[in-house]
Amino acid sequence: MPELPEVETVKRGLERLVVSKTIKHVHHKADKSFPNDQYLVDEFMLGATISKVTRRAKVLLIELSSTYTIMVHLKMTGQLVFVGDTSRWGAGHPNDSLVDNLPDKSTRVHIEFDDGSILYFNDQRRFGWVKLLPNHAVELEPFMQKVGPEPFDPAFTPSVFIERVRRRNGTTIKAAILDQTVLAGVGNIYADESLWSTMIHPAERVRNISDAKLRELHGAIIAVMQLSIDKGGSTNKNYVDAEGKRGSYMEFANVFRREGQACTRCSTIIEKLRVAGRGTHICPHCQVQLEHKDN
DNA sequence: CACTTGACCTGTCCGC
DNA sequence: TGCGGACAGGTCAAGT
Repeated sequence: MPELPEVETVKRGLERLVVSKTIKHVHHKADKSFPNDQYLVDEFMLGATISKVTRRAKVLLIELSSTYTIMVHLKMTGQLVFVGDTSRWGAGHPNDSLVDNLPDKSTRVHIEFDDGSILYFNDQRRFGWVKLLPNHAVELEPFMQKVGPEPFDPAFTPSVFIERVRRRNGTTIKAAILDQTVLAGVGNIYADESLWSTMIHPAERVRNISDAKLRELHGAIIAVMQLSIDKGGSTNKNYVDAEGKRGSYMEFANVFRREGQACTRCSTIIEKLRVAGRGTHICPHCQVQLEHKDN
C-alpha cells in the first residue's frame, strides 16, 4: 500500500524528524530486510549524520554525511516510525502506544540516534528492505535505472505520458499505469481511483484508448495523488507516517475497497474484479469497455 | 520481445 | 472453535 503519496508523506515526516541527527547504533536482524555487510554498517552508518531525505518513485533515500545513502523500500507493509522526545507530543498522540510497543516482532531494523531517539523499520510481511549504498551507486541500482518519470515533475507532460503509456499498447490500461517504467509511483489504489475518475475501464487495452482520454488520465493521476498527499496518504491497513499517524485518503476514495457501495457519481453499486492480477474496483456504469459499448 | 503469472511473506478473514 | 485456503499488493523472476 505505500504508493507515491504514502512514501512522500513519510519522506516529509523524516525531513522534519531525523535530519541532522547522528547515528549511534544500528540494530538489525541478519536477513534480506537488511542485506548489508557489517563492516560497511560500522564504518559508514555509525557516527554519521543524516544530511538529507529524498524520494524517487516509492523508494526513500536517506543521505548520510559519510557519502553513503540508506535506501528504503516499504513494499506493502513496511513502516518507518520515529520515536523520541515524546514530551513535546503530549498525551493522546498516536505515537504514545508505539513508544510502549516498539520494537515489536515486525521490527526488522532500528536506528538509534545519539540523543536517544529511534527510527524503526517495521515490516510484517518482510517484502521491504533497508540497503546501505555509496551515494554514487544509488542511481546505478537496476530499479533506479529503469523507473519512469515522477508524476509531479513539470517535465512529465501529457505528451510524455501518452508516448510512454503507448509503449504498452498491447496490455490493459491498469497494467500499463502500474508499470513503474511507464511512470513512477502508481500502485493499486491510485490506479483504480484515477481510472474511475476518467471513466476508463481498467481492462481496456491501451491501444483502444484515445489520446484525449489518456490526456485526461494523466491529469487524474496527478490530481488523485496530490489529494492523497494532502490527506497524509491512504491507510488501508498497515500504513502509518513517520510519526505513527494514519492517513485519511481512504475517506475520499471513490472505488477502492468500496465494493457493494453506491458510486458517488451515479449510485450504481461498485464491483470488485481482477485485472492485471490485482483486486480491481470499478463502477460498472461509469466504466464500460469500449468494445462492449453500442457504437 | 511483449506480456502474464508466480514467488516472495505473514496476518487476517471467510466458510465449513 | 479450529482449520484450510484465499487474499492482500510492490517488484522481480520465470513462464508462455
